[in-house]
Amino acid sequence: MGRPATPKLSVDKIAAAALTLVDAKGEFTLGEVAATLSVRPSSIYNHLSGKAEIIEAMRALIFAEEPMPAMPEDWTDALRVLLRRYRDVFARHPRLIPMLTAYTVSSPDVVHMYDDIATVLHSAGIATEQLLDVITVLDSFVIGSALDIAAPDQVWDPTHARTPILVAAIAAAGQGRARADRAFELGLGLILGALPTLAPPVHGRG
Amino acid sequence: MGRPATPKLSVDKIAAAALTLVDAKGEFTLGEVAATLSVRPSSIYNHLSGKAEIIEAMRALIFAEEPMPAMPEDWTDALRVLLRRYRDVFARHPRLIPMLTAYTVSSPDVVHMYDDIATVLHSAGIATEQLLDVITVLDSFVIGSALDIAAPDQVWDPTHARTPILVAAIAAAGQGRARADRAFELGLGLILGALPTLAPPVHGRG
DNA sequence: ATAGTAAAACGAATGCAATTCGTTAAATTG
DNA sequence: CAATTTAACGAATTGCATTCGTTTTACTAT
Repeated sequence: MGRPATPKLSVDKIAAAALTLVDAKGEFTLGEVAATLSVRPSSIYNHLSGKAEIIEAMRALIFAEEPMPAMPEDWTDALRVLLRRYRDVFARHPRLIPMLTAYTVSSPDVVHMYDDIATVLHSAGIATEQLLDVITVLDSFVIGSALDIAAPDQVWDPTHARTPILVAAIAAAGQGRARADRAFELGLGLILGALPTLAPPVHGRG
Repeated sequence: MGRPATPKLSVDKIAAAALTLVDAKGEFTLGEVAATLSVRPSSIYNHLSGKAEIIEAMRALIFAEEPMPAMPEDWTDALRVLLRRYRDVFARHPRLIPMLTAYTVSSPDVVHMYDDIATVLHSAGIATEQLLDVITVLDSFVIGSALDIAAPDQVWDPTHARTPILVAAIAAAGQGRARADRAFELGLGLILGALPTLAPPVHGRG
């Protein structure tokens, strides 16, 4: 008993154990996390203040896991890369997404992503007064698209559809992840394609 | 005791009581709902199978509460009206939004909204193969924007920002609901403005 | 009417899960 | 080497959703 030579727990270990459970079952309890790490539930409280902080630790973990890609020159391409990575972070752990949106806390990782997006938008000439609104639009679309991954099948159940148009559309669209990916890329293209209308024209062109 | 002359409970009464609690406190327990209705918690189970179904009943309730506006002729204007109403449904109960995204169940009301959107998109000439993808894009943006309403203040805390660009942008943007509304309208305009590129050109124009 | 069934309340009991607290022993620090 | 901090344990607590049996009453069909 007593303090062990090397700590059995750490914030990262706790988050990783919880994440494994969430990926497998869609939920987790402190008891399960503790059992995974061969520890008693109360020991967790020596490292974190409760379940909510475990979820925040998972948020930080999945962002740290995802590598940052190289930035293209063109600013819309750069945004495309940033936003794809943003969504990929969630997409690797679909069952975690609803938990992250339940507690709406901002982790530093998310703010850092906003930093990058802000830099790109500013260099493209987007006005400061509009910058945060544009970031919000992009963020909202990414978060919503992430939730779409988490709930692919029941939502698109044609049972309750009233119009044959929607039934046909559901039949034509695929299922699961491929469908969600396709929709995300479509929306990404639409939004990024429209963004230049907010930026002042580049010199030398009308 | 025993069965009362007129039932003290109904699905709607339960949902309304829970919604009042959520609006006020951001959460609810069966005990609180029961107390509100002068009933014991176990009585609720004669009408609903548990807490998850109460949340689904709340989803149905807030959709029923929101009136359906008149549809403009122009199809992008019609979409604008539909999507604004969709978001307004959530916006009236910000603290409920995270609960609705935690359980990703499709209520008939949501599917009916998809029906309306599908009809508009189809009449605009959007191909059947792309119809559901477009609906998903719109849906994702609305859901994400709704979540943005639910978490207005902490997320936009400039403390963790690294670039002065983002700090300035946060300062320039307002706070709270007005900021969220403005961002939503911006995104709505961007997406709806880009949608005609997916539709075949109208006869008589290039 | 009346018998039978279903509905809708209650109250007690269960069980799970998060959290708190006191204890212990070892590691770290001065 | 003493004092403090760390990090484990285990027991206790609390709150909550959910289940089940009971009771009384309303509905339904003969």
